[in-house]
Amino acid sequence: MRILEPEPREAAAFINTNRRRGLIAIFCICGGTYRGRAAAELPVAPYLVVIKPDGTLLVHGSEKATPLVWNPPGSSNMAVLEGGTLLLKSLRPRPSESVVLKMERVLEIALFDAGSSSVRLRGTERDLVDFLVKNMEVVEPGLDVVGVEVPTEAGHIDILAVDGAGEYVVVEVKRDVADHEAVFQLRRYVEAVAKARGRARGILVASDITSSAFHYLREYNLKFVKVKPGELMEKLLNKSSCESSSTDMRR
Amino acid sequence: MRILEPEPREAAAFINTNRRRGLIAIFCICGGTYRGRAAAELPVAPYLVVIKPDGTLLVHGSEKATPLVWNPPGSSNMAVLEGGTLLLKSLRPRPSESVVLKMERVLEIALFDAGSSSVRLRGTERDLVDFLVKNMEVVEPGLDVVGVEVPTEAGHIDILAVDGAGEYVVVEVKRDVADHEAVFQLRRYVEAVAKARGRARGILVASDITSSAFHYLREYNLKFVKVKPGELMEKLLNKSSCESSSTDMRR
DNA sequence: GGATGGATGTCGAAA
DNA sequence: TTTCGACGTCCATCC
Repeated sequence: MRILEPEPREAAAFINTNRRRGLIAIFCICGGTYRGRAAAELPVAPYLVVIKPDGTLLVHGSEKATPLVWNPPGSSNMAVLEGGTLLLKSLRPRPSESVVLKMERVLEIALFDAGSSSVRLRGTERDLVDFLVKNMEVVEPGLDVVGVEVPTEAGHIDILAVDGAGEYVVVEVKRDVADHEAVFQLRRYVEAVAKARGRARGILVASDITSSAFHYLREYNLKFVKVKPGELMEKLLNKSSCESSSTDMRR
Repeated sequence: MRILEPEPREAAAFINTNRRRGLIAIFCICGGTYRGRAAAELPVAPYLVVIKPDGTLLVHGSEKATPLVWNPPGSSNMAVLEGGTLLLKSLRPRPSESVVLKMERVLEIALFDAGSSSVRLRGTERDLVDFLVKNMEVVEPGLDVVGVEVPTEAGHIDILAVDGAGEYVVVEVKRDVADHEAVFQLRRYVEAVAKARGRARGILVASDITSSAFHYLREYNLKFVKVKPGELMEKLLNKSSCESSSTDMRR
């Protein structure tokens, strides 16, 4: 369902009738403002405006993946006429933020009954953690897993293990290049475990590491283990929809 | 310029001809895959596909602000026919990632000559830092600014100052709620300054602070200063396009 | 191109 | 609701 070059009144009615029914795409020339935690002015130019039934508002220009201005799901979007011109007002309740678009010209409004669907992402950090828990020898031989996502006062530990000598081993996992933030994170966890449970050391597992991260790693006497995420991806894609076999290696 | 219910061949020609000329919006029913650092399958359903002249590819469903799958600016997007069906292939060079969409049905393809424009955002952390540098008494009376965005081995310090006693004061600024990461960040900076320059202390400036962040703040003997970002916003919006007056308070 | 940190980040999970 | 951390984060900036 679409209208080409609609009159303001017609466009307003269309938007208000259908804003909860499907995805509305508006090709238009408009200016606008964003007010909220920050503030921005949108110069008058051609944009693609998208209104989703969940309240999402997106205003896209011809560049970048990120919208120029937007409001997230849960916002209230409404078309109003003001002195014959069409205004599109979007209000996000908390934090209170508004996007107001003033339409100079509407080229097309289209309604599209997009079904809701989601994608399942594979190869995330969580997948990597799950793999490592089942293959701890990749991290270091002789480790026994104590827990995954173990809460401490400093945050959640990806993997907590114990080595043959009974010392705690904190494993922090990054799916791509680990920077110094990751090292500081690991250092905090090791400190927290040492304080709460006893002697502990740390291992950073990642596909790579920045030079400054490596510098700090040595300074704090932490260990780095390099993993190829590509190999994990292959394993994940091959096994596809096969549930976890419980008859599994436990060391 | 638009085509309704185009034939695959027609759609492919349209896309390949215009993909660098303007913003292309495709209303379609398609399935797809993403392969790269991670992997995902897009189930066959209605989507809004956007191709931007800078190479950006977005596939939006009816929910959420984030696209279901995408490729960022700099990607190469191409339409190909394979056995009579239309494939849209997007290749991001580095890291190597691909999105492939298989069109079951194309309802509409529209080309929109969106001019490139950007928005200037006000009320960012940088704005807050600039304000504080000119009004250091808000942070603490008697501070002299040494530098802004001062590089250390631990990262960039938002504001480095000296107090009346000659002690260095590291100021870390957050535009909204500061969490414990911000506290750890500040702690690192203070340590780095203490090591490189001499005795130092730290002040965290934010609109609010989480309870655990406050806990660590006290543990590390750091100070918290609360600022109302709303007041800054008003000042920023009022002065509008007024350049910085150099006749200014230096204490 | 790598490194670093902000963002109206967004999003999901857990407490 | 708040807090917390990942994200295919994206993005500008600086080196």
